[in-house]
This record gives sequence, structure tokens and C-alpha cells, in this order.
Amino acid sequence: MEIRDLRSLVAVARTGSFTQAAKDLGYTQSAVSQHIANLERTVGRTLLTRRPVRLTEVGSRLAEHAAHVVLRIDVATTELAAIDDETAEVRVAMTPLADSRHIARALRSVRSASTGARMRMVTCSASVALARVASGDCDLALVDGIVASSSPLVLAEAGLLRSFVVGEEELVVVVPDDHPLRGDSIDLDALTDAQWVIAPDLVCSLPELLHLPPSAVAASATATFTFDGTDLMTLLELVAAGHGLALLPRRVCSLVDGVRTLRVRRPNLVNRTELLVLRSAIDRHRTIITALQG
Amino acid sequence: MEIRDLRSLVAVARTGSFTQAAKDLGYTQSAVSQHIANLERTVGRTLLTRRPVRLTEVGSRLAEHAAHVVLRIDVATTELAAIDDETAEVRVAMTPLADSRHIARALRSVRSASTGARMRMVTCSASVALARVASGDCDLALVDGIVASSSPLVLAEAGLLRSFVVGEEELVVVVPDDHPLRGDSIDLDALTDAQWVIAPDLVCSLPELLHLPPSAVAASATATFTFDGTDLMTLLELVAAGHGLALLPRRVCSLVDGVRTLRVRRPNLVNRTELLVLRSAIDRHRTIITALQG
DNA sequence: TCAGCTTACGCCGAGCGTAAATATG
DNA sequence: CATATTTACGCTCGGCGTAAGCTGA
Repeated sequence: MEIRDLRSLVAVARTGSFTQAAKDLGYTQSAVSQHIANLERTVGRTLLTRRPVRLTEVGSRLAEHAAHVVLRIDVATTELAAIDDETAEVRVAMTPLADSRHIARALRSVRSASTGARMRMVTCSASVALARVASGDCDLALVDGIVASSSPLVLAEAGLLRSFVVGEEELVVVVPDDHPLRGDSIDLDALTDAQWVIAPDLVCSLPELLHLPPSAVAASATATFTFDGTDLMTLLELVAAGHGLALLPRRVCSLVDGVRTLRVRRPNLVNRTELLVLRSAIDRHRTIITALQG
Repeated sequence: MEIRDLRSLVAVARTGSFTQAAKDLGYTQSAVSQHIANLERTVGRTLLTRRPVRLTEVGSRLAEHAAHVVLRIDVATTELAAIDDETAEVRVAMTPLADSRHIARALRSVRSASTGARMRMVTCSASVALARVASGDCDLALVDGIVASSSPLVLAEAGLLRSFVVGEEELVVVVPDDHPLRGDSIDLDALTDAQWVIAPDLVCSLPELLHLPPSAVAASATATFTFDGTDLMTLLELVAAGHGLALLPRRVCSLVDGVRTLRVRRPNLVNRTELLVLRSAIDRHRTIITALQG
């Protein structure tokens, strides 16, 4: 069982495609095919169905182990490479809707402490943010997600990463102005059959949120309007045009006309933003972390 | 960074020798040397001192990551190989002084439940027991160690293994009958300068116990009598002959004449025995586990 | 001096890419 | 029929063992 094979398994599982995985990893698609064949030969069982490409039960188990292994290898490499790295640049990977107000302020205080500090920030998906931090491509990840209050957002991954809660925000359902729903609040369970505008790159969908099985997630994804982008204004315009509803933190909903918001009555359901740091890099970024918590 | 290189690093770190690591892994010594050279080249720093072979600071960091990776790879392999494995044999790896009374009884109840059940038991060091369980060579590990009561014995390794406390036993200092120490109890701190018979394969030594730095451990190892064996009777005879003291659970001390025991006054210090199982194999061995806990 | 780690070197196998074959929807 | 994975094949590169070299106790 080789690391490159496990990397390919993780990539195929994530992308759902041999071809895309190969592109991500810088291989030809043929090579990825051989990697998976290697694993399936050593395990003696099918790890993935083809057409569509999906993990089998056994494949899921191995993929979980593989993800841990790959992450730890990346973290180890990053950690050892950072030992005598004196670059002062702070690089932050964040999900598009993560609450960046606090870190923006914290970075100001770093700038005033050391005048030459350079900074870089990039938005991406939560899993990409995690990978960027693990690989040393970024120092900090600021990710958000919908969770029951006080439950963990990301698996803090066996002591490799440490997470700090940056904030929790109220969730609202965004509806068009002319939507029949009245009142100023709503129970999510009443909306399972509603039409949704799903923006997987921007926020998790309702079926995922309610922990429905993958089949239901896939079904709802075809049944509703899917927006493959991270542009918040476009999403809200789609809602205003009546293509469906959206579930968002209230902070981001006042961008366009033609929509109104309903408070979510589901108790303890919030949009949490967390800061992720490699445990081995906590000292290096203590200034920012303490500024965030202060 | 390749798995075989990391395996070699772990083996060299454990054995303190390239040659021995190569034997353990089934390579030539030259190959292991190349593995370490690979790692040192990719990291760009020295991982091990030579003569004597010891981990550097950087090497320790990488070795810890490597141990996690290797363990998880082994566990994944074992887990997937066990999916359609219907052998009824129960294989237990245990440390020599682990309290086996309860598992012996638990295995009786398994035997009466299914008459054809085969069993195998082997004694080895705790780390070997862990490796045997991870590699699927054994199903259960029964390991003991001296700990403060209610603190964990083995790192339950990031969710890969689950541990069950089998029992905690009182610790005693074994002294020759004619030893000047009087009374029936003693404070361990009064014994740091005493002569000890150290049996690293049987029980951890006092300096290790008191969390002294490695230098102190090494120094004491040369200053006292070292017994490289697991034979309890021989150890007690060495104590009786005045070569030094030993720290043991009371249960095992009545084997020879010429020694007496002093209760350890250090509060909360016990010899704990734990059962380790792969999380993925808990269901398979539920009969034994429930019998142990009942 | 000698045990033990490193280096040189040649052979072999493994993995990659190209390209043709195959399968599925 | 189009798209995506598998298989065939050859080339290259990397890793292994053998054996010679080196070095510190």
C-alpha cells in the first residue's frame, strides 16, 4: 500500500472522477487508474464503482484511513519545512461566507506590531482550505459551516490541527418578497419539500444539514436549482427571482432587493466560523490568535 | 516521503540500530541506510545521530508522525483483510505482568459458548503487542503499566484502538529480607538513589516512572543491575541476593523466599492492565469484552 | 582493530505516459 | 455515438543487494 495510491484514492473519492483526480494530482488518468487497481488488488475487493464513480463500503473505510495518512504526511512535511522558515507572510485560506470581521481586525493589530508584515488571503472550499493549511500553502484556515451550537465543526483531526471558535451567527431562510410564507420565523422541518437554490461551493444544502442519506442529497440536487459559484449576490438574485429558497447567516442577506428573511426556529442551529491552525504552528501565530480571542 | 522510508525510521528509532532495524524489516542494512538518507534529503536536516544512533529533535518530530502513519496503514490493511475472515481463533498478545486472570475467565465463557473456539496467547513487550494487533497478527492486546490512577495507559491512538480497563493493582517495592528499610510502607521519592534491578522487558524502571529526562534513565541503567529477560522468578532471586530493589504489583511477589514487600505510599500510583482492540474489531470480539466487564 | 554505517554500482522491477481497446449510458 | 475507464507496451528511473570504503570507540 503506497502513499501515491492512497492520494489517488482520496482525490477520486473527492472529485468523483478519475480524470479530474489525475488533473488535480498532476498525473495522467491512466496512472490514477493503475493506482486504484493497485489498491483493489492488494485489498482484494472493489473500492469504487465506475459510472458513476462512487466509493463502495470497503472503499469508504479505506478512503477514511487514506485521508488521515495523507493529511499527516502533508502536515509532517510542512512542519519540518517550517523549522527554519523565517518568512513573515501570513496566508489565510477561507470559505466564502466565513465571518472574516474578527480576523481582519486581528491582522490589523499584527500589522501595527511589525510594520513589514505581508498578508495574503484566498477563498476556497473548506476541504481545500484544510488541505492548503496541511500542505503549508497557507498558515491559517477560516472555515464556516452550519452546526448545532457547541458541536465541533471540523474533525480537529487527531491532534494535528487546533481549532478556535471565531463566532456563531444566526441562520435565516431567505425567501422572495412575494413568497406565501408569512411571519418572521420558520421551522426547518416544514421546508423539507420546498424548492431550494443549492450553492454547494457557498453553503451546505438543507438535506445535508438534516443528515439525510446521500441518495436524498443527490436527488434533491437534481430536483432544485444548483448554483455552482461563490457569488453571493447572484445567489440572492436567484432567490429573489423565485428559483428557490436559501439558508444563510443573516449577516450576508441584505445585499439585494426583493428578498426577505425568516428566522430559523430550529434551536441551537447556527453558522459557526472557526480558525484552524497546525498545532506545530500555534506559537508562530500566537499574536493573531490572541488578538482574535481578545 | 515513502511509507517504506518511514517504516525504517520507526524501526531504527525503536531499536537504536540500523542493522537491527534491517533485520526486523527484512531488508539489508544498506537499504535501511538509504531509506534514512532519503528522508534526510527530503527534509534537509539530520534525523539521527550515528554512534550512538539516536533521534535528533527534528527526527523525533518526524518519527512521531511516521509511527502514526505506519500504525494506520497497518490497521487499514488488517481491517480490510478481516472483512470476510471467518476464523474463530482468538489471539491475544500480552505483556508478561499483565493481569490475565480476568481474560482467562472471559475466554472460558467464550469456549463454553462456541465449542470449536481455538485460542492463542503470546507474551511480548507493550509496543510489540500494539504492533501485533495493528498488523492483524493478534486480535487483542493485554498490556500493563505503572500509571497514576485514572490517567490513560496507552495513547488510544486517535480512534484507531479502543482500550478497556481490566484492573488496577497495588504497587509494592520488593526488598531483600535483610534490607535496612523498616516498616511496611515507603515513599518512592526516598528511593531515587537506591540500587534497582532494572528489567526493561518486564516493568518500567523508577526513573522512567518519575518522568526523569532520558539522560537520567540512561545513567541509572548503567549504574544498576539490568536484567534483560521476562522471567519473574529470576528477577526476584536477584532482589533476594541484594543486587537491588524492584517495583512490582503485589500479586506477583510471593514466588521466592528471601524477599519482603513494602507498600508504595505514593498516592494514586497503580499498575493498570488494559485490553486493546481495534475499533473496527470490537463487534467481532464483543463476547469477550462483555465477559471481561461483567 | 572491528563493528557498523555509508557509498558505489549494476541489475531488476515498478511506474509512468502514449495509445489502442473497451464499456456504458 | 460520445465519454470515460481499462489495458497494452515500452522506456525510464528508482530501489534493492553486493561489496568496497570509511569512521569512531
